[in-house]
Amino acid sequence: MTNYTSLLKDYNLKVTPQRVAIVEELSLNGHMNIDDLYKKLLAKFPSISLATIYKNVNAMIEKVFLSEVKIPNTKSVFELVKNEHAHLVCSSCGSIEDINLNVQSVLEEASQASAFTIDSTNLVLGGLCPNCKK
Amino acid sequence: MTNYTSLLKDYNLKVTPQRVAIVEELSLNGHMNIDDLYKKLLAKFPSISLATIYKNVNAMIEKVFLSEVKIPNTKSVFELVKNEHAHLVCSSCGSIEDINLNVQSVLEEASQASAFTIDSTNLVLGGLCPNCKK
DNA sequence: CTCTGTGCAAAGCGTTTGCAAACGA
DNA sequence: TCGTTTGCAAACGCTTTGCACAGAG
Repeated sequence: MTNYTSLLKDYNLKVTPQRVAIVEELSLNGHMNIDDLYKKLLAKFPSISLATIYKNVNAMIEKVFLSEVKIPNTKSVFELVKNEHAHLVCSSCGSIEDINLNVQSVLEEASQASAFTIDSTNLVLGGLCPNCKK
Repeated sequence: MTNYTSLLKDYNLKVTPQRVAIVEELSLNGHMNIDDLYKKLLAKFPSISLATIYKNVNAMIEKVFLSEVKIPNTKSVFELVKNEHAHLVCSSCGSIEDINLNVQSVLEEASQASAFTIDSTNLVLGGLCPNCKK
């Protein structure tokens, strides 16, 4: 079992029930947009406000604990920071999947082909998920 | 010299001076956000409105003539649709460069590793451009 | 001539901000 | 206790919409 409390502390974020719930939800669901988070947290905190979600998500992004994934034609989603990876997004149902393709080799190729020093990625691949193909 | 007029016609977009100017600017600059476009067009059409820019950009996206590139921590930029490619974005000065890394192999790898059928990409690599490294 | 595009002003939406009360350490 | 967070309401900024007039085909 993951200890969200100490995880928050590690990132110098004060522990509040709302924050724990955010981390918990993201940990369970992988990717969520602001509204997803809001709806989930409303169940636990009937009077929580959207502003609280925004403030916390932004604070967590600042601590490099969360990251925002920008996706064409949809709202951004947020996820706990982990290894570099790419995202598959279904253009039909909107489902999102992580994929561990060899990002490292892509980065090396890009570094060599350009004069940039690359340190971050936002890799989104769009298409149809297995379910929507049927 | 590129003929922007017939290019617009090819995409079933009525030819207006404003549209020609948008295509021209994008063609010259590669990537521009809405404000960049607005400022440039203001020079040619002192009474152009932001709404016109938005309407045209959206119309062109709908015709798959333009595409929007979503970039972390900044506004989206728009570009004329061309071959699949990745984008390098300087986190210091914001400059954007196209890079023709081997997207095809990435797509194949991703297709095999997942059950998705992939048909579009939004690949953004962040880092420092040669100028900002100094 | 007809239909579409333009420019303006207003409306709409998502996000941020200010503030008093509540809470965490 | 002191500083931070919460929740509410208001403010903000970007994008879209409605409408009358102008322009493209």
